[in-house]
Amino acid sequence: MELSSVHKKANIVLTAIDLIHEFGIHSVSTKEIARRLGLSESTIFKYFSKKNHIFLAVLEHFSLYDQDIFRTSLEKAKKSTSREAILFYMDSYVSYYENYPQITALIQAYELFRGISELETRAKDIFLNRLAHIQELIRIAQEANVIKQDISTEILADMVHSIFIGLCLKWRIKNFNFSLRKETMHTIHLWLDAFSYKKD
Amino acid sequence: MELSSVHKKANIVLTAIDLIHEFGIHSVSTKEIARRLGLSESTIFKYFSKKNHIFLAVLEHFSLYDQDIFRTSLEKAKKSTSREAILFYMDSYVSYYENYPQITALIQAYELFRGISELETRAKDIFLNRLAHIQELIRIAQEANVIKQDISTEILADMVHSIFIGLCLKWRIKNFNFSLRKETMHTIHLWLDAFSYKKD
Amino acid sequence: MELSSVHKKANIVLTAIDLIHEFGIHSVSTKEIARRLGLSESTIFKYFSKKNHIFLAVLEHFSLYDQDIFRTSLEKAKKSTSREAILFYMDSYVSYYENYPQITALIQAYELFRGISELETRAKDIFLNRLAHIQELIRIAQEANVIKQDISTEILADMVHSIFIGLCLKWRIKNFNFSLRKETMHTIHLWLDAFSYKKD
Amino acid sequence: MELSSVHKKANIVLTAIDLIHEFGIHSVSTKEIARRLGLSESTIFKYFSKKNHIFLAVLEHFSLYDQDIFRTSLEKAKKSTSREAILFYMDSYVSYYENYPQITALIQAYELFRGISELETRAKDIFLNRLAHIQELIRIAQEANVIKQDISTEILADMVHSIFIGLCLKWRIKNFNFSLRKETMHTIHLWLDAFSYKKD
DNA sequence: CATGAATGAGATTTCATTCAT
DNA sequence: GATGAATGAAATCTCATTCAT
Repeated sequence: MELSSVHKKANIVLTAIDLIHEFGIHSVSTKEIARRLGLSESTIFKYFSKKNHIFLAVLEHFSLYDQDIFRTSLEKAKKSTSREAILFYMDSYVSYYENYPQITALIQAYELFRGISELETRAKDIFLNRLAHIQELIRIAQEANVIKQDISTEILADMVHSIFIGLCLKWRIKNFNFSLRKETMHTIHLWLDAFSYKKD
Repeated sequence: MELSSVHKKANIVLTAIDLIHEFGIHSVSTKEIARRLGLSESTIFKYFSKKNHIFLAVLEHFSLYDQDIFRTSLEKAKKSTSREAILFYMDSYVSYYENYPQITALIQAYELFRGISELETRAKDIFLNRLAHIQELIRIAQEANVIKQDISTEILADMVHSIFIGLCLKWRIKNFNFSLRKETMHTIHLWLDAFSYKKD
Repeated sequence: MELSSVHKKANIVLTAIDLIHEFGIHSVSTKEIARRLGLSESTIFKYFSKKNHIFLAVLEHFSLYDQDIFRTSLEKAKKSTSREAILFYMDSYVSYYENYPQITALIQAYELFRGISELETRAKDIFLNRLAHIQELIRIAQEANVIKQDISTEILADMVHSIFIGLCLKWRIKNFNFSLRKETMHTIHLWLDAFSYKKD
Repeated sequence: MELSSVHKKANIVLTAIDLIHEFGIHSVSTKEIARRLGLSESTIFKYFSKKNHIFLAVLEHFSLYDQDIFRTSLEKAKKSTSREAILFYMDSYVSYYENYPQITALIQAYELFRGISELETRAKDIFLNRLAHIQELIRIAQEANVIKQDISTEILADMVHSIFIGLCLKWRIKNFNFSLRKETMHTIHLWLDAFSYKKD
């Protein structure tokens, strides 16, 4: 059945992510995935004919909500304020990640998959897309006179994106022993304050 | 002779780094290292009895100047200003990296080596040490009334460290097609301006 | 299928024994076992995930009938005479070995596997168990006034067990050019006569 | 210098024996021997051009006193009694072994070296020689009316030789936790009593 | 007299993948 | 819709041995 097949594929993908998260990229073998799912190795290959297809699906899963989050943020930027839009964008990710810490293992996808061209390319696209999204939201905020206009949009985007990535890494390295969401949102608020026009 | 042996070990380490950089962590095999150096595989094992020892040496190499840079920065913080100290700290890394882009592959060391406990631990230590160094420099700057005191030192350190990491990643993903040094120093200047007390 | 898998494992074990027998312990490589069975090396590892597991199975095979032979001997000791029991015990082994000379290579298992702790331990257990079995049979014979009671049971057991081992070694070294069974049984008869009470 | 060279060779041989004894035949590598002696691997090869030459020397060392012991036993058989000769023969070995337990690892030489033709042959020769020596001593004792004449000399020799081997193995397996000498001599006495003519 | 440097061959083991059922 | 059986290729690592110095 279509549905169950999709379901099985999803399980394989989730297991792969768990493995990357728990034991690192080198620990992900078809054998180990099969073992975890109580399946045979050959069954895995019914769903994904190449191991790299699993990783491609992992990257799709990693970026599943990217478009949605961006679109909704854009709408927010129109309906409410562009500052809220940026905050909403960040919050979407960190709320999601807080409930699914394993997925943060993929923040480093580009380096993990380096040298495997299809995967490297896809990881790169995701990275650059997200950066572009943030840049666009900041551009709007600058246009709306919310964020300072005398600083290059690109650099501001780099800062925000870096903070996001950097805190995810720290969260992982520190074994998830603080609230990614609170820390990130607090930091972004401070950053926004520093780079916004004073409202006095 | 001592020297030549050290030299050979260094070559192996440099080759391993080049391989991680060029083709990703999974491409680093003792065979490939040997091939590149025109040696036999068994010779590699005369210098490093376990493959992971090569990676451990890679991590040492990656963090080789960490203490020096930090110490010199501290001195700067005393002799000249604490702002200069921070700038010097960042500049040391990005100048070095600009001339040795391959080494930036290791910014992600923690995730690359996840699950290989000795390596994971070492990578973690390097990450946290650097973060602590930055935090110390910022603390001094706050004490000296240079950086705003009403913001948590930790968060400011996270920002700076994240910017450093984030730009390295972007540099790699964009194929080194901009000057890491200029971009980073520019960004750090802007950041410092935003989080310093206005001098008017 | 269960059966065929068990069968395959058995074949691997038998091949390993043949190799120890023919060319010595150092000649047993997974490659050679595979070659003999017309399999690939990786297939061997589907059945035994570590090479030492093959050797463990070899030891199991070597001691497969130990309990049965001992139990049956004990019954004999009760039903018929305790002298018959001892003779039956020895005859069981030498009859079996006469038809399967290769297995005698394992009489030396302890020394062959020395230093490989799981194997060394198992080999030791088999040795001591057999010795204990013989001792028990002799004890019964002494109790039944068949074997002289003024000699330590342990020493008598050592003698019988040693004769068994010693003749196996001689048989191997002399290239199986005499009947292990006849020679051993003859010797044991003489030994029993010498250490039994004279019936006159 | 000749002397020192002989001395070094001896050390290599002794180290090889210690290794067989402690960690088993598979643990004997030129590397490990060199390590133990604080030499380089290449130096080992100055003294023994092939590794198997070391093992050959080991076998020579193992059988070093065989001729002497046999010759002296023969003389004893002439001067004193043939019973004393047999006891002297056994005692020579077990006294030596008691002070040098490591050497007993080679009792199994034939199986350890099986498949390495020069070594296998040499081990076999030693085994058969010793057996022949014992047989000769027993033959003399039978001729002298000390040991029963109605039993095949060969079988009696097998018994004695087996007891010797069997107790060495037991001694090893039981971790040298009894006196090989006392146990063996006691057993041989009992055996002699059983197979000698009653002196009444 | 000893050693450092190097290596080819081979051992064990893992892995992704195929195929017949 | 799933699995058991099998495998070639490659990875890490060990070993005996050579050679120049």
